[in-house]
Amino acid sequence: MSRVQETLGKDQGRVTLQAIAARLDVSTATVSLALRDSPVVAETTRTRVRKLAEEMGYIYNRSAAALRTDRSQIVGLGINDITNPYFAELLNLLEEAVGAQGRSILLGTYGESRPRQQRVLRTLKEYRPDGLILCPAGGSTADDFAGLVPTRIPVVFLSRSVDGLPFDFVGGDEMGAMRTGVRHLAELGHRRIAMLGGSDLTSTGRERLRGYREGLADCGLPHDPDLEYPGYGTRELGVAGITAVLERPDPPSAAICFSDLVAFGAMLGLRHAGREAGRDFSIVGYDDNPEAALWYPALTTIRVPPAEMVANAVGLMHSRMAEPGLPQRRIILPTELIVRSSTIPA
Amino acid sequence: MSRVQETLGKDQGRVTLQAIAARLDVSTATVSLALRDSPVVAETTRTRVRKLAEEMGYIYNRSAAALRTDRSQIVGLGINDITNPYFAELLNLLEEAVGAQGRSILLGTYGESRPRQQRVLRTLKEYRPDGLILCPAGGSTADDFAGLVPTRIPVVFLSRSVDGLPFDFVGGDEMGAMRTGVRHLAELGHRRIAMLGGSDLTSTGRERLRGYREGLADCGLPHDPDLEYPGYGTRELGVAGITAVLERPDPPSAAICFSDLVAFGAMLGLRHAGREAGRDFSIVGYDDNPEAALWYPALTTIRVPPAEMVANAVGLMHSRMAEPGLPQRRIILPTELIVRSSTIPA
DNA sequence: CTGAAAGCGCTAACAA
DNA sequence: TTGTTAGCGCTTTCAG
Repeated sequence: MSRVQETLGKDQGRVTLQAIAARLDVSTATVSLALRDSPVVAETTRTRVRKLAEEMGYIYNRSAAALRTDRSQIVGLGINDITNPYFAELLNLLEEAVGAQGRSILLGTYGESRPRQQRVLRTLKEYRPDGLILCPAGGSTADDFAGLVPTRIPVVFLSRSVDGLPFDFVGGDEMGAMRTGVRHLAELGHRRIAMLGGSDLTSTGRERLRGYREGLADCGLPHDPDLEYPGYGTRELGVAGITAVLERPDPPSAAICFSDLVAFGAMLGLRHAGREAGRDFSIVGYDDNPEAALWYPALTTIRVPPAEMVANAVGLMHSRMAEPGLPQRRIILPTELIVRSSTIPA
Repeated sequence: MSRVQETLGKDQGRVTLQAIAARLDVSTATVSLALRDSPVVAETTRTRVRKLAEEMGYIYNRSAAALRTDRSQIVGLGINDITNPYFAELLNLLEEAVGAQGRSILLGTYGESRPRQQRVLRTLKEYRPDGLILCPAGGSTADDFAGLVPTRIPVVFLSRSVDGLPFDFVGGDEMGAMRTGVRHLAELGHRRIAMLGGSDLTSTGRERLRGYREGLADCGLPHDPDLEYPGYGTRELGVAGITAVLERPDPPSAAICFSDLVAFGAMLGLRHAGREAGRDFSIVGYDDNPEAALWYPALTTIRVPPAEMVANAVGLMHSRMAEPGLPQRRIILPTELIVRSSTIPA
């Protein structure tokens, strides 16, 4: 028998500021101020108000407040796939960071579908979010986001970006990362290094692919298009990709992957072919999934610190809320190669 | 140069129903009706309205609508940990299911912290969600959720539940699952079977633990508390748990785990001890993570179909929105043992 | 320190 | 088929 249930039992009219004000014989303004701890209201009334509000089971109505103040305390998050552990981790951190500001995350997902992304964006806008954090779907164009510009909602692209838009961005140093990944493999003596995954349709795909090629050039290794197996970063692509490149006339002895997911797929594909990463083949991943350290063999991979990604994204959003006129900012975080057991000398 | 930008360039007053109505010399009511495709408004005016709204870059204001209609089109989701791939998958499916109803997910996470859960619940309530889907934090009591009852918001517990509340529930047949898991192991000849994970603080933990014990009894196996290593279902617990039970005087030859995450940890711990699941030890997981099939050895596990979990949860919520007076419902979904390579004869 | 009153943008009667 | 009007619950001047 909860206290709340008793007091609200009769359901006699909802509990609003009005209701509290009436019972206390004060104005709604006073109640509003008191509940928000305004210093202008007397200590005694404040406590009286808070007490009665509690007793009556008052619940603040954010829709009403949002309508009045033009602040929804909502951060819209548009993301392609939270099923990917790396994005799940970002979402988790974002939820915490945003929660610490007293805001909540309104979520929209769309895979790599631009039409779905359009629908998500439209819906998110309708809630008048205080800010928007977006990881655009593959193939997105500036036009897809142009509608966001006049809304003056602070937008930050996270991880992936789209050119030609005035939004802030935080991501990793993709090219640098791939170059050090390739160098690591080259230093182990590998000359034929495949690249699995990396779609032309995302900024990360393009940059990692480019970093791969530059990495080869850095090390004086020739670029063989036959060793590239591009596409979105899924496990399935990893399996298909490793299978394909192993069938080339002059197969590789190592592969660098667009993501850990691809790498996991590749390691599985190797096994199907009677090979084993860390024994007779080398694999480098990207993201440093929680699973990466636990796989067998433990995956050598590239880490973009998720906590810093999120802290920066929220920081950019926050500062732009305060100062909309800020110039566009792009934060590129350094990455780190984590060498484990999936890479070995050629 | 987007069309939107031109029309809104001057930022001369926001685009509201009012603004559209004024320009068209009709009433706001007509515009509102037209935009919502009401059959009552003339075809011609409807198209005129829609066209102008589009041109002016009108964005529907859900806060205003919510205030007026008492429907927010928001589904609040309170979940402990989306970093767990199983919950990430649920969240992903939920987002889609809820999106198909024209609603959006407002997310709150709290780990296993009841205070954080309280804060999340309070915030979610303030947005006046049309429904709430909750996976309660460990150790939650009925009192923690009592405040939800008088709000009349349709609530459904997903996966985990808390006794003594009138909310709907959908989960898996935990006890049945564990019993068939234990039987599978027993049929392979295992007599000493450990149980790793399963906290007393969650309904799933209690039921899986109970299912484990009943499974032992089913097979005429003695119950040895020394072979239980309870706790929340993390990888770390898996490592610690397997290490602990292997040091028992009469160590087990198999373990059944609270979750795949625990199983992954256990398999890793085995390796540290110079053993290997699927070779000289047997491991059964729970959840059927995407990784489970890909691990080496592929993990024998118990699957609760996530798509059905979600479809049922959304269905329960939906029906209760339409008919609040419905009796409490509990849907228990059958589970499936998926035998792969981590379990072998004793 | 508190009250009165206006209004955020929308929808739902009801009237015309 | 369209317009008028009131009001959802809150915050914010401005007076007192």
